Amino acid sequence: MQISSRFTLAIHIFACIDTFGNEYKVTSDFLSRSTNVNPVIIRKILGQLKGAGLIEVARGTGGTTVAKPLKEITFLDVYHAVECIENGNLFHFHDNPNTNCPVGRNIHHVLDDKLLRVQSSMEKELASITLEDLKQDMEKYLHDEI
Amino acid sequence: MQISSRFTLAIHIFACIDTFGNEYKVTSDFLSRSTNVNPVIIRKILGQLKGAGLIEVARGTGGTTVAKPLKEITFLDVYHAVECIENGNLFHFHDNPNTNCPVGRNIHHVLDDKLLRVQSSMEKELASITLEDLKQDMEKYLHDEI
DNA sequence: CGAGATGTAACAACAAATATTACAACAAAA
DNA sequence: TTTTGTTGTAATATTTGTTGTTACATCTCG
Repeated sequence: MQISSRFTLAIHIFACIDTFGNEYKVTSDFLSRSTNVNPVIIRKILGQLKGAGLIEVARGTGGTTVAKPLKEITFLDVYHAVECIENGNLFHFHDNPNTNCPVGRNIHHVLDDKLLRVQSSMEKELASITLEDLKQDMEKYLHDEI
Repeated sequence: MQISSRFTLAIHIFACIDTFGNEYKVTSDFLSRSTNVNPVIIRKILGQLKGAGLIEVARGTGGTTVAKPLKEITFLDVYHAVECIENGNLFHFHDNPNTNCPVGRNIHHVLDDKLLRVQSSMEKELASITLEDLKQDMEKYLHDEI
């Protein structure tokens, strides 16, 4: 299974706030048009990002702003905000290995630390990328377009 | 979304072949009892592992054996064998960003290499673990049980 | 108040994971 | 050659998660 597109959507949303926040009011409709995704889905993601303290959403009047300096928000923060994963485990373990079988009752002991190593290595890489990096790269591409 | 339990199941299967292969005939029914998973699911996974050249399955008479030395099979090999992921991409990108929007038409340029870095770091860690490591650890636990 | 937003609930459409039943094809042993 | 146990696979069901959509109460500000 792939990681839900909510993650790339969330990053896209931040890119829009960075790029257009000074010029336009960034509403769920605005974001819906840029991403080509239903505004209700956008609002759900905005709710998750707000819940994680990454953005502020103006109720009533509308519009979204970033809640912290961009260099203090990592891809891992965004990932954790929008990817609701059971127990935080990347790997889904089969539920009931047979405890009467020597392998069945030990498979968790043997595997768990290895799976955690893999997950940690991925999360470490996610944590090494910030929204500031994203902004820099996006500005470069936008500048080259002209 | 979590990675399907087919992966931990496949590893469990290898652990059973390692542990019981000399003593018993390792059939899909045998594996079904150890994992507590339906034998048809097991056979489907066995088919994927066979397709990847990692095991051999005896048609008719039944039973499964490993096709290569354990130290030559990595977790990444197993992962690729059983995890059928679109284009091999870990992250699902939203399908149609609006190309009339400057952010929409550049988001792929900006994001793709970052996502690939994350995926590679995970796959590198998966590649660093072999079935031989699994066997060593399993034997240690089995020995300590006595 | 009225206009334009957000927050949410409810429901539908779809896809993937997992379970289950059934059965043809197969290989070896009796 | 028949029997037995097994694999391979199709068909179907159930469940769960994702994404889309409609509707509407609520909010803020002009």
